[in-house]
Amino acid sequence: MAGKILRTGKRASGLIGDAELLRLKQEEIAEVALDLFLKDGFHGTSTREIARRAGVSVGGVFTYFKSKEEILLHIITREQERAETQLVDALRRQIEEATQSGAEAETVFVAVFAAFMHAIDDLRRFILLAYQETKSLDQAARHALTDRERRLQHILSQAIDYGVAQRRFAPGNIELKAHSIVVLAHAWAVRRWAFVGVMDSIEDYIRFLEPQVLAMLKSGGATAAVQPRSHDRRENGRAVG
Amino acid sequence: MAGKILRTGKRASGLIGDAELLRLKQEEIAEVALDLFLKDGFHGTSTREIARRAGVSVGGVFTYFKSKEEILLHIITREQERAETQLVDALRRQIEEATQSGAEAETVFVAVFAAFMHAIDDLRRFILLAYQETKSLDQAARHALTDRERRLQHILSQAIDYGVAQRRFAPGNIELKAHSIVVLAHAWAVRRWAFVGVMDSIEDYIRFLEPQVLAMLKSGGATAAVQPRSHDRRENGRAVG
Amino acid sequence: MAGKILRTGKRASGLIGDAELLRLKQEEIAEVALDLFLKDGFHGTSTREIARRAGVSVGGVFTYFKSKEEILLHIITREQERAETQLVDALRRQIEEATQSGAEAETVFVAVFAAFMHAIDDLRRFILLAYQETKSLDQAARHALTDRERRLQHILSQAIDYGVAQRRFAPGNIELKAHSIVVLAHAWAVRRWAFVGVMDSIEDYIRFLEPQVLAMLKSGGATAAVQPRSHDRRENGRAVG
Amino acid sequence: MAGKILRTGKRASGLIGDAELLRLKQEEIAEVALDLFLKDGFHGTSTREIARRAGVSVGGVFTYFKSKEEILLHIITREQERAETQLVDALRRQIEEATQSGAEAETVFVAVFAAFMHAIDDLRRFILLAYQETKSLDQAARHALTDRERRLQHILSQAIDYGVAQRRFAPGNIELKAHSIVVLAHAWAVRRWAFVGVMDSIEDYIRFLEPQVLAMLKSGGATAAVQPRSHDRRENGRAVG
DNA sequence: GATGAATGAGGTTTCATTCAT
DNA sequence: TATGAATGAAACCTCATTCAT
Repeated sequence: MAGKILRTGKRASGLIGDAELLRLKQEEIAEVALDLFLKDGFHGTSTREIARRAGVSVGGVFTYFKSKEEILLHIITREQERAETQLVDALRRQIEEATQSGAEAETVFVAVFAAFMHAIDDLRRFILLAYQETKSLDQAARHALTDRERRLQHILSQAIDYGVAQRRFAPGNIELKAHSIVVLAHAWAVRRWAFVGVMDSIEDYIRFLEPQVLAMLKSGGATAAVQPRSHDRRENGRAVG
Repeated sequence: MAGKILRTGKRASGLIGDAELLRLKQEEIAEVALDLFLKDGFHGTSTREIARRAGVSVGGVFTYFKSKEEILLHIITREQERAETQLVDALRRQIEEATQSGAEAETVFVAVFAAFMHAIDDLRRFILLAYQETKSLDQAARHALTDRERRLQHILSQAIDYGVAQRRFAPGNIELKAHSIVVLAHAWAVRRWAFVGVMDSIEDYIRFLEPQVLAMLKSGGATAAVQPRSHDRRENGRAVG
Repeated sequence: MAGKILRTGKRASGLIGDAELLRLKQEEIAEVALDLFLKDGFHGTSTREIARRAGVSVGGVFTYFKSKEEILLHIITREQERAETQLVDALRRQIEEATQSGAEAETVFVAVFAAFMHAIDDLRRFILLAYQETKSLDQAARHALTDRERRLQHILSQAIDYGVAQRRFAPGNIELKAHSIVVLAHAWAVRRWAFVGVMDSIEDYIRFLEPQVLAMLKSGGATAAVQPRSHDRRENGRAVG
Repeated sequence: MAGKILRTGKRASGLIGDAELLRLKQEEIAEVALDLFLKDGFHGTSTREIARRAGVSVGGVFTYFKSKEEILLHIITREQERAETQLVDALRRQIEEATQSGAEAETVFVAVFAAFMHAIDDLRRFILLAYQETKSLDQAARHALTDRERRLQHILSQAIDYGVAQRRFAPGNIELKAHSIVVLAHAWAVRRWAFVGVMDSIEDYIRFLEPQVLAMLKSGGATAAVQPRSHDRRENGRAVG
């Protein structure tokens, strides 16, 4: 992991050591902070407690982070970054394969969707934290967060675009549809209590959601926002029935 | 004095005898507290600030609420209570009319769905607050909150049931489907930034969501969890295409 | 009780009523306040609680007492007043009877002592309160309290004086000896836990204390403070033996 | 650092590692707190005032004590502990010497008594505080306090026992007699005003009290509690006279 | 760099007292 | 006179952050 920033090759070993140490300690602190933030909330967690659990001194925490808020920011953004990277890679692979093999849109989307859902599952805790503690970030950080989310969502919409291009999905409102999918996926992280005893793993949830999401994408509702309402509804009714 | 006779049960504060006054002042204080909680977060809002904006003294806040947390609880629960009542009434009316007139399932559901969405729109701020400040409530309050949510969701699932009984909606996983609808609706409250410049009013969002939700409900995905996946998918594909 | 101040006979009934009411309400409030002060301490008792238990409004408490502290003052001084009156009367009777009948000093003292002890027993709660909450009174009130105590003590010393005059008690340090007796008596009120399971009633304690106090009074220790110590002691031994 | 190795058990504050520093600062703070508690009472003393006088910040007080109440507890218990240790040692020395030299009971008791009185004099302020602020402690602390007092008292009663064994003191009710002595000694701490201008030093008070206490111990009153009253009294009279 | 004692602003809450009704 | 809602000063305590060692 540390290797990624060292791509430029050789550096003074002193610096390398420092940078590595920095990253390492940051991760250690962020790790216990995440646990505590989720358990007790950002404001319910003291820096002393973080320091104690991370095995560093109180001062140590502030050696590696400028402030308590920065720990939160680090947790939320670093992980969204990771998610973004993962998904961008997965999508790129899917699209490339699909284009080369002329795969069906559904197949492509289903694969992207699954990748997305698994990413959500991996990042559950970070997503939950983001929902709960947005208010604890300053406005700049909040904006960075939504921008990032939009980019993530856009990746999904690219998969939908491919289906629309192949005329397998209804056109229109693609970003919004992607948004709906994001929202349904986030529910897995944010509303744990709703799944307890019903869906045991993300696989279950994927299996449940997949056909419904496909139905949504195929439905002509896409044009609803631009056509006259009354007409619209009837047409939709027919189209689906 | 009136309070002594009425004995409305749980009194938020032992200090106020006049039930009417209690309710009035509580609403006044809760109103400004809601604004502040949404703007700055529960922990970012001081009781002094609440008092100042509500035009009462610091002590005044604690005359009408036992603690700061109770203000939050009041805001979240009172409004969910209101929502529940509204929706239960709306649903009952819809179902009664439908049964008497033999209305189509879609028509019934669409009406219930619209009622639900409008309720969500009305309660936007409370829902957002509930998402953000759950951590600030104690466990008992948290449980009360999820129970209430489940009851709200169940109302939607009754409307779906009606459609299933009429063989217009796919059977199976009804509570989970209702949950999906709840989640999509909540997005309207929780993810405002995602709609800015795209959907101006709840009507727009309803128009966008309605056909998609109907498609979801009609899709055989219901049985996904128990039937072989591949078969499932194909059937959906045909039905829509 | 109220009758005592009305000895002068007829008054305007309006005034009588007011004065009576004042006294009555004051006693009611003071009564519950005493209980609460003893149970929870002066600072641990709120005026609201006093009002609630006394069955009056918060404002009512301040109609009958200028401040919370005045309630404490009232409790402590009124009852010391009562004690003083009782004892002065008892003592006067004893001394009068003794002088007339030429009664023995021991008999007189024993009677006065018993009267004193019973007064202490009656006023137990007030004495305990005085010990615990002296700090809650202002300096003027504190001085009034000690003055009063001194007068009470002086009553005892008069009984001792009688014995000294009859050459049955050792002379010297009479006020201090009276003080010792007061202190031993107060223990009955202040150190309840020391008597639990050992002395059930004030009678037991009187029976225990009486011979010891008599021994003290007869012992020549009185002159200890002014005469050489070693010599002193031996002489005392002889004097008593 | 030293703290980590020593692990002296109960630490008043989880915040300080250095046991030496902890003890030092605690004493500094407790010292000024004692003055203030005696002058203004526990409730009349603010933590800010304690901090100001101790030359630390408000937070500093709470770095070394968990709460204001803990300061009080520290003052009262630490000093009683010290008193207990002192007395136990003194008594042991007295008894040993006495046994070896076959000393007279009076000599032994007088020495123990003097040691006890001097201890009381040293601890004056703590004893006064204990009398006044018992109510400010929780029940557990209150119990610990009375237990400790009982142990202290028991030390006196051992000295009395020695005299009874030598048939120089009257048997019976020994704990109660010790209690009386404790009470008379406490008066020196608790009722300062009664001694002003009369007894200048504890020596004076000891000289005054000693012969009287000896008279008490020699008087047959010991059996008062179990023998018929009338008989009792006469016998006492004879025994002493 | 690491430590952890020190800081002090600021948080929530209480409560004796007042005063309009 | 009685009421009890309103007041606001002041209480205790926490905790992110700093900085001398």
